[in-house]
Amino acid sequence: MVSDRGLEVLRAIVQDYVALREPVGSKSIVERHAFGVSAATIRNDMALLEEEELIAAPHTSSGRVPTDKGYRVFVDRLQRMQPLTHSQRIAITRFLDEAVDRADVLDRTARLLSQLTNQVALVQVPIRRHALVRRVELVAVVEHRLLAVLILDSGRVEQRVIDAQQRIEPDEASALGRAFTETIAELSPTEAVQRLTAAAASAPGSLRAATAAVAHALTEMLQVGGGDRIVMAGASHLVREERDFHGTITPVLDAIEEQVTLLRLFDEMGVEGEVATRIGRELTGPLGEASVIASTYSTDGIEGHVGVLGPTRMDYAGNMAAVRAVARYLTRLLSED
Amino acid sequence: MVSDRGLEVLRAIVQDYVALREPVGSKSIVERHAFGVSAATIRNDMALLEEEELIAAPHTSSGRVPTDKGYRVFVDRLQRMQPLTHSQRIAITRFLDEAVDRADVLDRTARLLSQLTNQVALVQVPIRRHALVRRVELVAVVEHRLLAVLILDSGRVEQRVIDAQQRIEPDEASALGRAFTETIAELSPTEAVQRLTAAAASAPGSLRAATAAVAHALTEMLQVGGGDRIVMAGASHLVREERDFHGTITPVLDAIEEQVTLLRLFDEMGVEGEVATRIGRELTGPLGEASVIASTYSTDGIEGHVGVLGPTRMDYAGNMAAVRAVARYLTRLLSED
DNA sequence: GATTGGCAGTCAGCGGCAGAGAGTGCCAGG
DNA sequence: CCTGGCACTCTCTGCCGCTGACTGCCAATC
Repeated sequence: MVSDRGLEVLRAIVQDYVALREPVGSKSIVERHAFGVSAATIRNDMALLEEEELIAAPHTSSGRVPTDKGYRVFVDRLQRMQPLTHSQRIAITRFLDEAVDRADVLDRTARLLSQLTNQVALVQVPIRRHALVRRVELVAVVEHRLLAVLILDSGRVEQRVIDAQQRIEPDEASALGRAFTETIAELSPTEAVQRLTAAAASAPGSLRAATAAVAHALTEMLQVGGGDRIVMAGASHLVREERDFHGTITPVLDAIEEQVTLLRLFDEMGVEGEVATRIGRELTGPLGEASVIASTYSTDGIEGHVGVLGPTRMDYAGNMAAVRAVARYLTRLLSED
Repeated sequence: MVSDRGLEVLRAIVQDYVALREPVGSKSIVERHAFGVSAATIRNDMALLEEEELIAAPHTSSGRVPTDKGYRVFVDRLQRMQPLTHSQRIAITRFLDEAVDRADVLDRTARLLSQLTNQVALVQVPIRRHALVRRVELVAVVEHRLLAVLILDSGRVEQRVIDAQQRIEPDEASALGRAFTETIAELSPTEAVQRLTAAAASAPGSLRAATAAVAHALTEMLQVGGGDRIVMAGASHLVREERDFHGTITPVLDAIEEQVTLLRLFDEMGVEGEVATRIGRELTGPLGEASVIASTYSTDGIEGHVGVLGPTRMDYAGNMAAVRAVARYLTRLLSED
């Protein structure tokens, strides 16, 4: 069984390895930490830690490195999440308060978080799933073209230019828009789609083609539009830490370019407390050599994720604090705005 | 003066160096290309090429590598732009035809181009500069909140949630929207901004606060919204070719994360013919070790750029053809759609 | 005059080797 | 339970010399 001091040794190993990126040996531990025992004693503790698979030796005879399991114990039981420094807090408020709209806020959040942690930052741009239709606007653009704008009561706005198949006057366009609004306002997307198919069939003669085209477009906008996006920043940090990955980092880079992968990742993490971590192999697939720290923020009752991704060898205490602080501030900013 | 054969030697050096990523020597040239002369002759030609600074030797005695200037001569005078293969053309149409809307088209374009060229692909999402205001819509969301939607006749739609400072009924909101529409419809952004400041001052008593808030928001939306975006794909290719960069690629990665940098880059390139190239030091700043190939596409009279970025050691013939083909197809797709 | 073969010189890359340094495991004694 | 000591292992570094791949130059040749 691993003793209390054994755990302290584990903490020392994690801290030193993260700081120095070199396997850490018993001698360097007694030098850098005040354990009050000799190197030989530390060695015994390390032997136990190795038995428990909390640390491992890259080569038969060199210092030890934390395993994924070791990091996990460190995160769960050994670290104190360090509050941010004053200047960091100021940086957060300064930087985010300058944003002009919601998209800009999330963009800035990503860049800020990546600067704060020196990792890749990920911010999910969420969309309320079950919003109701509020209004449809149709604007004649040129000739046969209509701009359709679909406004949901969540504040989400979908827009698309569609081919009306026939010439349409500006007045006709807005009238048609009002008609559609009456048909599907206050309905859920699913209900709205049903009404639309009916409406398309029973359209008045003169605008029959245009009505059908609009109904078709609105149907698509209601169905497709559900996709969340991910804003990313600081990919270069990953390259800077390339050495921390066993082979190449290209699979990791490929993975984080696929928005779907990241959305699934956030989804599966299921943040329970304030921050959640996934370390190394706890993540299946190409991210098996990486770690992710995530938290949630909310805006108008919609939840979104925010987090960072980096090598398993990262400053968990600092990064978790940064992610938590940013998520908190983001929630506050978005709800007061 | 460099002879005709000398230029052929340069072509051989560029081709072999791009293919094999190793400095190429006189002997390997006579082996891989049918010059019908001996290695010594090639050496003489190479000495001349070196005098002209078209090639250089990394070490006193190893093969030669093209300089930026050498690549430039190759691109301008020695290469035949290879038409794409049949399967590549099919890939383009297949992949782009599946897109559902304009944003999706540009997203897919980036990914496609990056696959086709094995480089980082960049697609500019352009915005018509001098569009006229078409309409303002205001929707009451909750309590004091208004959703403002600004529609321009270019089809561009800006949206923002604003704090109206006072309670507003749905009917009041749409009436206010109509009022604003009447005030600034058919105006250019600059004119509209002027009217807005006037309107805010002379607002009717009961909705004074809300009117001012909306005018303020609209002003910002008209002014700020002008920013184009860049869609990027395939950043991992850059890492894969890391060896081609002298030191680290992190400055390059940092640069391409800054949308502003890329927009300026596209701007300064001023594509005249169908495709433009900038090679190595022809690009100032952190991209001095990279090359960019760009072309333009157009949609509704607005021009946007599309291109790839990679190390100077790249397949110019193939990549230029790919960029050109994609730009052409994009123009066709966006104008018929 | 262009081309060629030959020859000497240069330099990167590689394998082998020895020594230094760091770290471990184990053991006997406090 | 802790400690100092010892033998052992393994990496890393620098060194050496060799090999191979070039170039540059020159005299001979077409």
